[in-house]
Amino acid sequence: MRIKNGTPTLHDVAFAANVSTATVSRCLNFPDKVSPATRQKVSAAISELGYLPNFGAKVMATNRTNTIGAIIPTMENAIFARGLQAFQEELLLHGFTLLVASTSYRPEIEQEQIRALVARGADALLLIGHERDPEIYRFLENQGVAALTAWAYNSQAERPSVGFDNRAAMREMAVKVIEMGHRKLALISAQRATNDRAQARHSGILDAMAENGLDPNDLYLLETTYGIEEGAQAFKQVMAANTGATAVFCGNDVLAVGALRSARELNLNVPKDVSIIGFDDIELAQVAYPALTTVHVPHREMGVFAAKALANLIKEGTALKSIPLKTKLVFRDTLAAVAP
Amino acid sequence: MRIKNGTPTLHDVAFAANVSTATVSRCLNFPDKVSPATRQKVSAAISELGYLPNFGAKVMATNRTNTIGAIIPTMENAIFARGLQAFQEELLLHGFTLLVASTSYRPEIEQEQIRALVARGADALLLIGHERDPEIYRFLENQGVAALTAWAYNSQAERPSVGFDNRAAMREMAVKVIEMGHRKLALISAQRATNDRAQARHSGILDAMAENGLDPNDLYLLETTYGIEEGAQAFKQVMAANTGATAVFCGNDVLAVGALRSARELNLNVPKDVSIIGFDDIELAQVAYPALTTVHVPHREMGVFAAKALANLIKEGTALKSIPLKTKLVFRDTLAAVAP
DNA sequence: TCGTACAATGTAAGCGTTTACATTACTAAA
DNA sequence: TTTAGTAATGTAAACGCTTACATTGTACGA
Repeated sequence: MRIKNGTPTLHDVAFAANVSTATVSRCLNFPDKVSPATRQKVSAAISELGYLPNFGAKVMATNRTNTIGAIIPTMENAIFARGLQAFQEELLLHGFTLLVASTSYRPEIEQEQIRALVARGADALLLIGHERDPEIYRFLENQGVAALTAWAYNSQAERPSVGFDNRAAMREMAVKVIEMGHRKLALISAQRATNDRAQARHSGILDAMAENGLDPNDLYLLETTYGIEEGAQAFKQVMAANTGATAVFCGNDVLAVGALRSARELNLNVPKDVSIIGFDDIELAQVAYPALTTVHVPHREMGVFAAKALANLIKEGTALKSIPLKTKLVFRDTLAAVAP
Repeated sequence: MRIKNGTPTLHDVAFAANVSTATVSRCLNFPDKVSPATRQKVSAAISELGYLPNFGAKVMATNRTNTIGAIIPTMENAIFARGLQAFQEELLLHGFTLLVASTSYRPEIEQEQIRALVARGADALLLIGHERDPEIYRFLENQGVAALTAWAYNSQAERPSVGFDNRAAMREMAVKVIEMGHRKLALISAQRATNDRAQARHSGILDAMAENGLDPNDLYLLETTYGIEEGAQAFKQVMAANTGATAVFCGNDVLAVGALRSARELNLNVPKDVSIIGFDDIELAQVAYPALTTVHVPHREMGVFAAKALANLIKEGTALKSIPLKTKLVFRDTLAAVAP
């Protein structure tokens, strides 16, 4: 058996080191199952030939790619970018590589992407939010691909997730706002139909109102899509509706920053004339002027925990379990007590 | 041959449809090489069994993963997140999946990651910036993995790239600034040693100064790492140095936003007392107050072009060629003519 | 000295596709 | 009717690894 032209294979290394392919394989995967002398010979042959294991063959033989897929709405949203970055870094520590797909917040696309990543051999998946067609969960189960949900935690959810309780977090903030004397509330929300986090945040405000003797029906609710511009438009609508709202909640910081801009354009003083509250605490929030009062979400932590859980699942078989993370209210300059 | 337990294989489908494995394979990959009747039988068998091609086997047989790797400093930086998002979307259109790795701006880690992604079967790679150990280029060549550079364009570079001329862009901005009467200039730069974009931007300012009768040695230069806080610190140092700088360039918007914050803390009026100029034009720039004057970089375009080029290379064998993209000066509120 | 246990290594059978080549079934021109 | 040409399908080798099992070598207690 001579070294053929083209990239060297395990056989070539074995031939060069004068051992069997099994030994070379063991050298690579279980170094201490091999005597130091052999190990040394094999290493020499490997670097001599510039051998690199063939990915496909390895996958075929082990039925594992050591690759984990993540499907997020979009990396352009800092909250996902940050979490994903942390996820990837932690994954790397465990020897896994990250496969990324995005959905632009469209559920049909998510389905497609889940199938695509499974077809691409993802050993496990990271998904955003709980809500999706049960069909797709069945598919994942059939394929033996585990999925972990992030950016949401729900004690009732039957699927494992790592995240925080959006509803409780928003409720906590709303309680504070109400305590500061605000009675007329508005919410600029993301699309609730396809986004269970948006739903939960909305419910959180409703909870706080009910608990504090306000009629939840009085919440002025406006739904819009993601973007600064969208937030700006929505804020103008809220003001035009003349509901007398003194505090405008926003489903996320991006919308809030847009709202802030509109307020400036309308010559409204924030927070004197109107308070604006964000959610997420991304960089934008501290850079905005006035700096945004918002709910801090542990995005990086979420990514790290998710990666750990998935890595342990695949390597040790440790079952996935839900991990609740804490949020924190961040009071900056866009929220004030309502004038007496 | 009976259907074994476990996930169905090509054989199982072939058996169920009463055709050969070759025909099933053709159905999947070259549908029009198969008669409609057979195609129909096979499709039925496939959905009946819930068959999904085995990724590893496919890779092994074709020696292609249809996966493209990208190695960026970090997704937390919006300029990369945005470009990567566009890259991924375009890749998807061409049937490729994205593998992501990050380096935290550390060259040693980049090397490691390049090897890791190649070992993970990436068909091609997207890299940031030109400068790296020639060794690694040799490695890529040996492995037959093409690499395209983005976020930088340099007509002299011998490697293909899609990006813009950092030097010319910064030069253009600096010329404007000088035309507005600024004579004392400062630059808060990213680390130039490991970042050829930072180097180029610095050179651009020097070019403009030389062309306009200013002594390039008079540029007050400060290097710092990436971050709002870092920019803020650096700005304070610049002011403390008492160089009389009336315009402070920043290597990127994030640093500029930090500088802006410091200016506010120092009770400096921007742009009356001092002008601040960013680079990149990320969301932060428009949200900052006052809104940041900066250089707009076509991040999304870059991602799209890069994906197209790589996809064409792999599918059609179209050679990679460099694509220069245009930047644009964006004048907002942090730059003003120097008071007479 | 023998036998046992264990460490080190080798042999070879998969893993599930793709695809070159072979075969068979048709079509249409002669 | 024959035949050449083409379309549809089948056969089986190859892809490069891992790993169960078999074999050989070595140390050590009896």
